[in-house]
Amino acid sequence: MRATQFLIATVKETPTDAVVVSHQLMLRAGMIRKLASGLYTWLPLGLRTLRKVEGIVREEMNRANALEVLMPAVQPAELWQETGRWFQYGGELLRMKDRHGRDFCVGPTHEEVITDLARNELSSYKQLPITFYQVQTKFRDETRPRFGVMRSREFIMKDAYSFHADQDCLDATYDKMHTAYTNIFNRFGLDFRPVDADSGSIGGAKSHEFHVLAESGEDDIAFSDSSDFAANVEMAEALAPTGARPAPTATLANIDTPETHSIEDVCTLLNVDAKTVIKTLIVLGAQTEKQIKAEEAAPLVALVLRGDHELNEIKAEKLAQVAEPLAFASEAQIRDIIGAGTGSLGPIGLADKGIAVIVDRSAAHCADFVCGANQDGQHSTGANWERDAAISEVADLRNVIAGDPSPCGQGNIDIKRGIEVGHIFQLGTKYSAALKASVLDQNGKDRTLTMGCYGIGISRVVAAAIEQNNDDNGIIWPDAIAPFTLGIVPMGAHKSEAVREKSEALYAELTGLGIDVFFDDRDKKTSPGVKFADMELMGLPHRIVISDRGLEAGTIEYKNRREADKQEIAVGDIVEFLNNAIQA
RNA sequence: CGGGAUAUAGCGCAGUCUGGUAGCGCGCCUGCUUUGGGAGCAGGAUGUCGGGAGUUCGAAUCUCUCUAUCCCGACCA
Repeated sequence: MRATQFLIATVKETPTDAVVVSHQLMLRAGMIRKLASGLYTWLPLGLRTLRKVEGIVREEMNRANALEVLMPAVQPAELWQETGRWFQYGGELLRMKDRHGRDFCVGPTHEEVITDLARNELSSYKQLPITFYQVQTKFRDETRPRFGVMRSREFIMKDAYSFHADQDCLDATYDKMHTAYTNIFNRFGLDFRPVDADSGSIGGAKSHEFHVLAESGEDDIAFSDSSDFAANVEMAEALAPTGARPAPTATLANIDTPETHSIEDVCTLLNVDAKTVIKTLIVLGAQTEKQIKAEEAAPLVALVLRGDHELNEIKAEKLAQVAEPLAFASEAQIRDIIGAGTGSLGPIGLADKGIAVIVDRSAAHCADFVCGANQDGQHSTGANWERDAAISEVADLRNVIAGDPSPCGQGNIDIKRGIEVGHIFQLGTKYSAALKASVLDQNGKDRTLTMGCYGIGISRVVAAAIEQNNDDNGIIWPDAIAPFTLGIVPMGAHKSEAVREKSEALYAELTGLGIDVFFDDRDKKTSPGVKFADMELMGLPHRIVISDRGLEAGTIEYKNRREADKQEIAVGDIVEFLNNAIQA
């Protein structure tokens, strides 16, 4: 591509409404422009990278025997009503009516449509397993779109769906997709991790998220420092401390702690470590059907954690005694039953009031601890389990923190931020059962299809790649997804026939070799400094400079975007040199 | 949806308090010069001051209202 035939839309100043570096650089490099909140136009430069990301995804999906389809972005309400999601999906589902008054939505995902396709087209177990995928525009009406294309309302996603006669078959395809995803993110040249994830309300089935590691990520990922273990923090198990709980040595005493309502206040006032303080959270308990019918208030449940630990709401919600979704008891309810406010709660005596006391594994290991005294303005010191406070159950309730032993049994936990760019999970029969998608098995019997689903946020990958690869001068693309892999800058082309000829010849030759070359043929009014700055901002990974000075010495200058130093390459070797340097 | 802020040229901003008919830098156009790191000189174009209503002789500026956008939080198959 010649610069004079391209849209170079670089800008010097950082637009004020961009706060993360990928958003700033995508705007500054001229990759995207905002049309409205959460809606972006992809300019020629940005689209080139987007297409490269898509291309790699397509190649690997095809290699994994997935079949490409293209489903409509607009979907009829009837399908969503059949699965019940028309009513469950909140404001994120953009709904509309056509001219006949029929309800439609803009697809945020395509389980309904693909399952409808499957129930119509698949009739025999002999057709299974089969996987379909598409690269398509999705719309989710996010309450707060942000960070440019990282969390936009309209975005491009590769979504794939597999269909099986049984769980074993799904497991095999799931593993195949896991491998395909690993290949895809490796080919992108990004630092990523597959992590164990919460499979959500579907329950029981396997789920992995693929995260690109970057400080600006919105998820916390827990890693082992000495094995491959990686899990979303919401999923990572916090192991019980080893050894027996220390025996009590202190006597229980109540002390006045006026105006102390947080763990931090208590630690400051009593000059103790948060590890020796116990915090008590009161949530609503699960109700039996009988209780619901009798319209009885939900029982209260106490969740007890060490002062330096945080409640993991997903873990808590999974406990049988706890209401789902997790709901904290109101101050009034707590005061009514326990007789103290939230700043002074403790586990002592709660069991006698009929409140189940569920204690985190680490908190259960504490002895001689400090806790609220269940009287306003008072805390207890020297408290001990069993002797002073009953435990109903010990459970894993907390988020893991850095330094915890890894649940895999090897090494310790380290926590990093990640950007979720892929998610694979097993759907089971959730949609196929609702939409009655089945095939006949070997015995001629109807068998509901078992499904898997696999997504990659194509547009988000572009932003995530920039988050991970940039410097003060701009973007630094990995070769495989660079909009152009090589830039050519001719020096003084207007007055040097030799520079002009060599630049043109190399541009033609390198392009002919299949390299994506950006030839900056802008005239003398565009100074070399401007050309260098634009190429660096746009992130081209390789650059050569052709000058009279070099040609006279028989060399062409090469610079890698990631390296500080330039190299002089003999004119005769430059093509071979570049062929070796470029990793595409 | 709750809280906070902003809206003036393509971009970044000043002007608003104290009302007098709009300015700076970058970018853009023309000419000359310059040419290895975002050039210099000279000339030029560009605004419903987010929309509407009001106060006033007069509104970017004061009042009311609507809208859009951003930030924090809640939410996120």
